Amino acid sequence: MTLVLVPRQKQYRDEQVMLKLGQKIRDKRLQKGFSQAHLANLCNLELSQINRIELGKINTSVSHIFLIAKTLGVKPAELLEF
Amino acid sequence: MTLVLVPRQKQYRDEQVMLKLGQKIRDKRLQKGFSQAHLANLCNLELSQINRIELGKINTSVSHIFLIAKTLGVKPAELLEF
DNA sequence: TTGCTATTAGGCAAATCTGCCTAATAGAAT
DNA sequence: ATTCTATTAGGCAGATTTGCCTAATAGCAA
Repeated sequence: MTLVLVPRQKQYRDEQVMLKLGQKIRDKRLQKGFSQAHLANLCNLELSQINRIELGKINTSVSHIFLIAKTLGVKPAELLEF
Repeated sequence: MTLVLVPRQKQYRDEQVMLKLGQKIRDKRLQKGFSQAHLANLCNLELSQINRIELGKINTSVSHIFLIAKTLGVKPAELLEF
């Protein structure tokens, strides 16, 4: 009999999705001619957060997707089309 | 001169969005005739997690949205249409 | 060069989510 | 009532995100 310590499963992150979403947001932002800082101000989010999302470093939430979509004047669903 | 401790801003959560997303996922799941447990198995997610998402209690992530959409056989963007 | 703006990087604490588990509740059918 | 399945609830620790901040880097214009 041996006792084995089984590590917990990590949270699921799809880096492909994170990267693609970030690129999509960046595209829409640039179409509007906004800087990251400007978008952050309009959303009342931190610049660093916008940057992390665009770079695909974080697995952001539905609420943030809706907030950003609204600010960019696009449908939230559109940000997931890739 | 007084020193004031300013509480940090809470994370942004749009409960309307969370609830609507949950309802949408539930609708699609029921259309497939799946139980929450079955969907959870297919996604390799916890049943409790599926339940919390459907009830709109949590502000879930893009990766999870894509995972669930794939399992339900719908486009991720479709889950954000409401 | 200098100056200015934009982007990227990263640290830190607190908030939140997720995985994992058990249990309670609801509802239907027998 | 009992049994069975489905849903809901909730606790807990660890992982991740977020808010807040400062700084470094890139790029461009004058």
